Amino acid sequence: MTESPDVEPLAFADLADAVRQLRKRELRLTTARRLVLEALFAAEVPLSAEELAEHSGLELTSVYRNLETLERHGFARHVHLGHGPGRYLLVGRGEREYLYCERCGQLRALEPAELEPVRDQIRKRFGYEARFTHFPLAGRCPACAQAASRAAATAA
Amino acid sequence: MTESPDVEPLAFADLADAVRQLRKRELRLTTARRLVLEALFAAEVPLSAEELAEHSGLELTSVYRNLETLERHGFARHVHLGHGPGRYLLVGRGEREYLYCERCGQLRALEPAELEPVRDQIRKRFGYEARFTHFPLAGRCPACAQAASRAAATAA
DNA sequence: GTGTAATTGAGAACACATCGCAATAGCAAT
DNA sequence: ATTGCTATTGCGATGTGTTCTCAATTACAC
Repeated sequence: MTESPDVEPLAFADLADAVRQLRKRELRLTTARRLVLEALFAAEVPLSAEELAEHSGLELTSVYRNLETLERHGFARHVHLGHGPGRYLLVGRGEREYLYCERCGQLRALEPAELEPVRDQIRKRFGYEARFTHFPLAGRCPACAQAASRAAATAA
Repeated sequence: MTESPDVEPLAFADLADAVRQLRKRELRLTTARRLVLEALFAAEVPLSAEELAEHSGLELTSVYRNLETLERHGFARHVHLGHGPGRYLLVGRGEREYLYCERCGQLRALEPAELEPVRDQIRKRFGYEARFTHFPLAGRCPACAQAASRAAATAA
């Protein structure tokens, strides 16, 4: 797990395309690597190393090593959703940023452009360049926010 | 480490005040508890359990248990700064939210009110109720953002 | 096919956090 | 002060997530 994902995301449309990019970088297409890539291509949501290992029958160690390599070279990324294991995803078909509900675990993926106004406001007020790729924007999803405010009203 | 800090923060001005609140809740003021509280009162920045244990000579286990109790009762909180251990702080003298630089580790603490405009925009656009207490708003501090954009300009 | 280096499996090790349990020590009541 | 109840402690074991070591294997270039 790379500490700070400073790596330039790589663009690739499908597995064959990703493999071409691998070859350019003297990375081999081993069975293990192909299985990890396939699983990530098939995934709708970010997956933990454990899930990838179970799904593929690979050693957990090997999964971690492949994920690390893929991250280092800009193929993949991980995101932290609350406590619990990091979750991995491919970035080749476009970067995503996340909103995460700390109450129910709901994850909403956004195009970076959708967050530009928020980022802008933060930049202007605090000078920070915000990114919600590695640590998502945490809080309450609409449903949980409503539930919480109803509960507060009842308690009062 | 409580998974989701749903606990109402408690108000207390100093150690004596905190102790009064402890007593109300049938919590004892043991030597260990007092040492943890004192260290947290003295701290300028959120501290890891390890740091608290070293500083106080207490068992790491005992520190974790006290932190857990303090969190459960609304005295303390923890925040996640990148990878690495959770870091604990008292909330009695007012809640804080955080901006965290993933490049240099700089942490900026803000009054929740200062983030209200940002929260507002997020609420209007996405319906999410954002909180930067448990997972800070991550990104680049002004200095690192500038350094990065200069580097990008040079590379181009 | 052969050589070379990247990669793998298998297990140990590591970092952070929690649990079990007998011994200890706060605090209330006397 | 003493006693009794029970929260809390020390200490070791355990759990979860991740990385390391190293000999054996395998992808890929030639």
